[in-house]
Amino acid sequence: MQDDAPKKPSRIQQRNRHLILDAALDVFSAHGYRGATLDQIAVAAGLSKPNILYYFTGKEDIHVTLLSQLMETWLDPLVELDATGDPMTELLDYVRRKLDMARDLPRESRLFAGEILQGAPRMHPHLVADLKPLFDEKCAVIQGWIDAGKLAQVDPRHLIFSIWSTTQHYADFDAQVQVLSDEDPIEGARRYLDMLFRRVLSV
Amino acid sequence: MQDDAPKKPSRIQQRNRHLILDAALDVFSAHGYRGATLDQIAVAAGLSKPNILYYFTGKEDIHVTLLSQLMETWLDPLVELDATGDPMTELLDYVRRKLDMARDLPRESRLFAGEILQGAPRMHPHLVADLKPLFDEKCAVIQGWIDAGKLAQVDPRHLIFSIWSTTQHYADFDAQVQVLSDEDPIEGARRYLDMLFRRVLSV
DNA sequence: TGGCTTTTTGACCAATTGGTAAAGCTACGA
DNA sequence: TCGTAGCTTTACCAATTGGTCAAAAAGCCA
Repeated sequence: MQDDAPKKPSRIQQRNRHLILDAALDVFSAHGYRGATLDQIAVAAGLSKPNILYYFTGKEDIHVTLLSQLMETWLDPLVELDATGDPMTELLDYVRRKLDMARDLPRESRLFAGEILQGAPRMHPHLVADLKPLFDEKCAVIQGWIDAGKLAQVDPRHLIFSIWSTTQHYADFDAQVQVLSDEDPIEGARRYLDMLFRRVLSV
Repeated sequence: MQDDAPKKPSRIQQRNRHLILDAALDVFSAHGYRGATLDQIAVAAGLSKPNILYYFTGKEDIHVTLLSQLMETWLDPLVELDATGDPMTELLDYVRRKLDMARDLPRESRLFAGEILQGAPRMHPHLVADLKPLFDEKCAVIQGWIDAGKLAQVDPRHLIFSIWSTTQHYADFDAQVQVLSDEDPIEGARRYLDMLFRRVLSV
């Protein structure tokens, strides 16, 4: 009956799907969904356009796949926020991890930013289903720390917003940061943000 | 000889150019440069496509005009930062003005963000010519305040980056903020950011 | 090697899109 | 009111783009 057995993907399938997704990440993050073309992705992947469409049902399929995969990576640092750890250490480590991601995964950051910027047309369900519960959970953890007198009284939601915005800024607005910075911005950012959130969170 | 006299625009010209730019702001900020079409802009403006092209030489012309106009509005709050004023008051007022802009001019914020996100292909010259000098000047002002012992020791550049990112976040990432917020986010943001930068800047 | 499946390609298509040309309409001063 | 400059529209391109299809090529295994 149910013979829709997944039939594990061949080595070629794995390789080519990966090639395509990596190329698509380049192109989508650089030009946005509408600005990216299948031809660009095909060239970047070193495959022909019809071949791309052999592995994905269409442009949107590639984009959605990319966003789904990204979601996991993206939320990971927040998942690691440990309710049983030392509050200040946990939060400052979270800031550091997010800044590391902005430095190491700028394409992913910009892909995400572009999607949200345009109203999250393809990611909205993911936000509600995955991000919201995690966000609420971690807000409760932070609120617990505050109630226990271990952190200054801040609104956990806006605290997290400010962590996201200040760190992702260095990836998403890189073109601007580059114009305005002399030296390596990330190193300065690490020191500055560490100081900033230490001051904000100290009781 | 030089009869390239500007020949002041007629009432119709003024009205239609304004209609077009307003419609284009809607469309460009919602879909990005490549995602926006002249047809969309024409419909939004209530004019025919060829008529749009009577007032602007092309799609890019509209976009560039929009960005140029935006630049002035965008830098205005920073221009108002007064070196002779009280440092803490001046900076907290700057934060408030930026947050007001995120609330009142979200389309402009997103247009700007989209352009930077894609590497500022059309705005890079403006950034170097207009933003950079102003940025450097105001950084020097802030550094002066710090040297005078009136503010905490912070890197002025990263301070400004953090003001930009935290405030613009509420416009650019509105789709995400909406999913994660119960009440009006801006009011909470005002209180939070006021507290945040007060703590960061206090000696 | 031979035969079957998986992968790849070249040729092609319909829709969209930025843009043009020229005719037609409208407002407004003489 | 009439002519002309300014404005608008209809009809039309050429290029791009997402996507299809059937045939060819390449793997793979007995």
